Amino acid sequence: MKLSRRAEDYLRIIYEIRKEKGRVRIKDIASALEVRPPTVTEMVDKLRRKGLLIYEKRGRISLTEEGEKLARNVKDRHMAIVKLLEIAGVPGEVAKRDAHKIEHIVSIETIECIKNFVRKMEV
Amino acid sequence: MKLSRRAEDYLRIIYEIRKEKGRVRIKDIASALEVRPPTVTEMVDKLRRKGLLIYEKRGRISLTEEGEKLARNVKDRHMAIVKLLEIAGVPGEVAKRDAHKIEHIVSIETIECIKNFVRKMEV
DNA sequence: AGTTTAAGTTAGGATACCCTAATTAGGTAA
DNA sequence: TTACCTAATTAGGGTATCCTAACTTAAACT
Repeated sequence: MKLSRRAEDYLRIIYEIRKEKGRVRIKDIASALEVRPPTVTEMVDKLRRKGLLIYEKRGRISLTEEGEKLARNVKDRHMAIVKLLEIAGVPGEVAKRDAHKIEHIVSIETIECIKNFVRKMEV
Repeated sequence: MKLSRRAEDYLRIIYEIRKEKGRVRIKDIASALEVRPPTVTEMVDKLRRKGLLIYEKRGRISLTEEGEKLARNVKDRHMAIVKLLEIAGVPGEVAKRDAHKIEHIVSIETIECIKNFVRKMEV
C-alpha cells in the first residue's frame, strides 16, 4: 500500500495518541499535526476507505491491523533515522523533528543500511 | 527566500543542466524532473516572477545571482547528505537518490552537524 | 521561400491538502 | 428536561503541482 507522506503522518499520530491516551479524537489529531478539524475529518475518511482504520461519524477511531502495521513501520523508520542523526551529532530534539520529515521519503534500502549501521555503532 | 521543495528541485536541476550542457531548455528540465513541459513552463514563470531566473518566452533560461545562490545551497546540502548516507553504508546511487529528497526538508541546524561529522570522518 | 517538425505555450482540468464559517450531534449541568 | 457547550461535520473555497489536447512559434530541411 503506497501512501502519501501526509497519510503516513496521520497514521503515525493516531497510533501514538492511542498509546498515550487510549482514546483518539479528531481534535487531538488536529492539534498534533497542526491542522484544523475539518482537515482531519477528511483524511480520516480517506484512510477509512482504504481500510486502514475504523471510524463511524463522531465515534471512536481505531487502526485496523494493516493500518497499525503501517504506523509501526513509520515509527520504526523514524527511530533508525533519529539514531543516525544523533550519531552525526545532531541534538536529540532537532533529530526527532527532522526524522519526522525524513522518515517518509527514504527508500527501504537506505533504511535497512541505516539500521545496520546504527546497530553496529551501538555495540 | 522560502521556497517549496519543488521550486528548489527546479532551481537545482536548472543549475546542473547549465553546468553540463550550457544551454537550458524546457524539455531538459521536464525530462530531468519527469514532468511534462507545460508544468515546467509554469514553474519557470513562477521562479522568474520571484527574481530567481531570467527567461523570455521561448528564449534562454539563466539563473540570477540569487537563484544561483539558492541552487548552490541545495547542492551543498545534497553533498553533505550523500556523504553521511555513504558513511552509513548506503550504496552511492541509492544515497544520491535519497539525498535529493532529504536535502529539501532537513533543518539548517542538522545540515551543519552533518557537515561537521562528515568532515571529521573524512580525515 | 515554403514546408515540416520539434519546442514551447495556452486552455482547461484533476488531485491532494488545507482553510473558514456555519450547522449538527452528544453529553453535561441546571 | 431544557439549555448549553464542545466536538465534529458540511459546505464552499483556495493553492500548489501536475496533466492532456490543441495551438503557435521558431528552427531545419528541401
